[in-house]
Amino acid sequence: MTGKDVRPRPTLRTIASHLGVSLGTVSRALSDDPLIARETREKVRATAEQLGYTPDRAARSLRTGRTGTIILVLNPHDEVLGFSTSIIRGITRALHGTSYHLLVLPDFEGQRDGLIRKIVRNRLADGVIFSRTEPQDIRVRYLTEIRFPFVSHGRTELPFVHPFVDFDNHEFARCAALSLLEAGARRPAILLPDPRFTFGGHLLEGFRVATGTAGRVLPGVTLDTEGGAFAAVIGKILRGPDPPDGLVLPGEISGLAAMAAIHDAGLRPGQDVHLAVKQTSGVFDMIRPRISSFYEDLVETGYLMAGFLLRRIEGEEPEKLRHVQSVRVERQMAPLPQNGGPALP
Amino acid sequence: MTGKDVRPRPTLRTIASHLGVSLGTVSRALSDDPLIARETREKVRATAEQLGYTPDRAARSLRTGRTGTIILVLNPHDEVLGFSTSIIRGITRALHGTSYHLLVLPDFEGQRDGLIRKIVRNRLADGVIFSRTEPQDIRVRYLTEIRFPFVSHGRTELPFVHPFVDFDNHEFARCAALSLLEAGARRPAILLPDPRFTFGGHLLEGFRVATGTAGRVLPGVTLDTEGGAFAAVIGKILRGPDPPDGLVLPGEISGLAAMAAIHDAGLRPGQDVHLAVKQTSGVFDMIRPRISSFYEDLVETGYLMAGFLLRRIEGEEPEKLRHVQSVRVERQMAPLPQNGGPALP
DNA sequence: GCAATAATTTAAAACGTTAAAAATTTTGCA
DNA sequence: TGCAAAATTTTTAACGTTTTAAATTATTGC
Repeated sequence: MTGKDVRPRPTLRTIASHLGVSLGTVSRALSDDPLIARETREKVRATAEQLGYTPDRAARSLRTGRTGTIILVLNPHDEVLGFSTSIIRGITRALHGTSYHLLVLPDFEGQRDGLIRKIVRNRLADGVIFSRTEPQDIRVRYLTEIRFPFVSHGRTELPFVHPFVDFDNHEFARCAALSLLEAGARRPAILLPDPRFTFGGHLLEGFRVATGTAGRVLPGVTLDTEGGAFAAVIGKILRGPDPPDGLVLPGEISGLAAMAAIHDAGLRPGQDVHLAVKQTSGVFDMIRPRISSFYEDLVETGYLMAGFLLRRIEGEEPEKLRHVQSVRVERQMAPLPQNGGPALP
Repeated sequence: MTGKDVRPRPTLRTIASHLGVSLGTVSRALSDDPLIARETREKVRATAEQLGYTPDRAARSLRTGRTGTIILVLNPHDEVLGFSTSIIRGITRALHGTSYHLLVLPDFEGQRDGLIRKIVRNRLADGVIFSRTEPQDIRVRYLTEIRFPFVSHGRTELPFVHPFVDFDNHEFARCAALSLLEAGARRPAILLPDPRFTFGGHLLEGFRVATGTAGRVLPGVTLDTEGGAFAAVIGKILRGPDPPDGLVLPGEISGLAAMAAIHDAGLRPGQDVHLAVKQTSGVFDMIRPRISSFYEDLVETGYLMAGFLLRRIEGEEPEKLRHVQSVRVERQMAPLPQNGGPALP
């Protein structure tokens, strides 16, 4: 299974013997060490190029203890509609041109820090990216303590600074609620994630700011509720007493499911029940009737997170590796910022 | 950045000196080599466990030449709605319990075999999975020739057998077209991918079988046409002469975009223009009005492909590593088959 | 022209693993 | 008891890289 018997791939030794210099010289030359004469460096580089040399990752990794890999922890519940796809696209875009690779590791056990500890213990990567951050996130605490590079998607309430990228869910919920009120809604409600996640709090705050005491939380469902079940609950609520006449839905699945439920209850989405959703893919631009939607740019999220992580791996302090992404109303995505993105003021 | 100064992670040497045996013995014992006395094997295993030993991937990789990694080539144009997410989920599920990891590599250049050659040359993985297969796929040809393990998503027309998993697009197109005809469509049309992909041919054949000469192909658009642009073209076609009264749409984006275009043209989707779509995520269960939809189970796809790839890496011949997935009408996904799935008859 | 110093290169060790070959201990049997 | 064979263990080399210490060559000052 190893392939045809073509001549073996070139190593440092190949280059060395080609040029009649020592192996160490070649190694240094390729890393552009000024200890090596400029002329030699150029000759080595040329021969390496010509021979098609590429360093062996395993050997380098064994020697240096660094893997050249970053890990994205994949959550079993991450929203179906391309959550990870967009993030992955952003990450790979940020990694492009570097020598880093992206490893995708699903968290089957769902133990909060089991997988993280394994990554650290087995030195599976030089850094890790994860989501579904909690106010007292145990992973953040652990990784900070042992000083292992990471970037979390979402903030914590921990008493120290750590790298993160987060979406401005407070602002989203506020804007979304306002759009409902403007459209005439009197009894708006919001769908929240499982209360253990930090961003649920942000959503609720923003919603409350806009709606005051009129705002309510949809009972019996969370952002993770599967589409069909969610629609069923919404249907029941709509037929029940004092139904909401406006919904803030921070996810695509729930947005679609709600529209279906409203329709199936004999009501008109956007008229009898006003809707404001968060989308990451642009589906709602194609959904009729049109409802108000706000973008979270997950490609940018991935891009920023990977950029931050690389800088953290380089030793940069966490202070500058924080960013809150703002809400977008237009699909038009901002051009990806250079160099890991802007810092938090 | 390497972490707290905790005691260094255990290696084979640690275990060896703990037990007062040699390093080689430990290595063999851990691989359950019958050359080592059973008693010793057990003792070694116990101490390894107790010490929390895990083999160093870099060292093992350097020594054996195998990486313990498989690569999924990510295509820049893969459909937005969770194409890769589902496949990745399936792959990781198949990898669970093995010592293989999944590396995700985007094909930025889009050169047909550039990335593949790089993977092979740099020994980046033990096997590779890719999609968008063409009848004379150059990657399939190359990888087969040098005997590098791979599984393609989609078939070729090459004169040799190779591992693949494919969806039965012929059957999908046939069923979809029939459902349009049953609903009363007289001038059905189908959306096809870029003609260079094998599955476009399968779709067209199936469509033709059902529709005979009545069947037409939507001009000026492909499956890769971006949602907005696609909707615009459909709108124009619907307002033009002799518009189709039924559409077979082999993708979610195009399905949604078509519904929007039909709606915006003042027509009723599912009545004035009948629709039959292929979905992979279940969105269309939540879209109103309901249209007929058929499932392609991409989680299963990923699961099967990874299973096949592992078996191929183990040296199994390609004959048994082929599978055509059948169309599902219900969301209900089949329980994932064991051991890389059924073989082709 | 020669020591002292600077510039450049080389030799050697190490990272943790596997596997082939060699060495040792145990067992079976005359 | 002795000795060949079997069973078990150890020694050693190698994978390709980086980096420290040592060695060599070139340059300078006097």
